[in-house]
Amino acid sequence: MDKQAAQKVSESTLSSYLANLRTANELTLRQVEEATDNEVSNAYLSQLEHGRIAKPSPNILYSLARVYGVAYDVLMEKAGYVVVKGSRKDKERHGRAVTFAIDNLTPEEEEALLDYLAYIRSRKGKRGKTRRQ
Amino acid sequence: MDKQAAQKVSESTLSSYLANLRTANELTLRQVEEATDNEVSNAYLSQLEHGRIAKPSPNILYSLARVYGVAYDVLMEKAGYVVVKGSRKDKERHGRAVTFAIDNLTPEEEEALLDYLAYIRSRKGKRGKTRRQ
DNA sequence: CTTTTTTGCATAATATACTAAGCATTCTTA
DNA sequence: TAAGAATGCTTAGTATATTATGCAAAAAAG
Repeated sequence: MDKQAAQKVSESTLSSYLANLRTANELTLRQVEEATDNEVSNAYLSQLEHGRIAKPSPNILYSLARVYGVAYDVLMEKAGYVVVKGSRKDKERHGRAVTFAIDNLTPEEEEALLDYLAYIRSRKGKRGKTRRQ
Repeated sequence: MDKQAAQKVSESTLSSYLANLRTANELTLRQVEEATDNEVSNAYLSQLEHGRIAKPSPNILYSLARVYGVAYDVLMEKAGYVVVKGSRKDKERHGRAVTFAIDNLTPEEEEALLDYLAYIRSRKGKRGKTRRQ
């Protein structure tokens, strides 16, 4: 059945996966277009399902992932994009640029940076950057 | 000046962020091109740093993130892509102790420091010391 | 059966990412 | 000082994503 087809997710292409998702949910191209708030037109979705688009924008994939209720990462991966995983290896690398630059610091630069960092942190509390979603 | 460095760097654009990362590490456009294994040409990187490319491919961002040692999702977010929000608020630290307490940097702090470091070094004028790896 | 609507899909048109080629200026170095 | 390389940058050209328009077949309604 469709379920069976949708089960072999890891081996399917993006196009067949998207096509299976839509038919499994018994949605028309225009229903999906509507559900994505017109972010994915029916014409474009048709091209996606026929493999005529190699690398759709991540934001497109995100809209479809929401509509179909699947993981954004999975679509990203199928589209050929590198995906952030829970891998510690990647996260360990965070901050490497800073330490890298710091390795080449002169004493004056080091002092200036430390001062500036202290200055920044002393100002914390008034920043209320809102995160969308 | 101080004001320039202390401006709202947390809202810096992708372009300025990339430019700061490269200059802070004292890399040339062509060195980055090489480091990315020619996945990001020097000409393209120049356009990126000048804000002439709105949404570079995630894979491009991934290459740059690896070279600069910053988080992939931060670049993705700055490029306007939806990002899977993991637990990336209070930062993980890079195990080894650095010369001074620069652990636990938030992405905003990291940006601010890089920005400030770039400013410091731009004032210092050019010294023959070119960094190699 | 005829008309109307829906559905999937194709294609032309446009926007934008990305590449190829090269130029002007600034270092190197002899 | 002069030749040569390196650096940042620009721009024309190409590839590809995305939109706009519409059409043929199927289905639904009358």
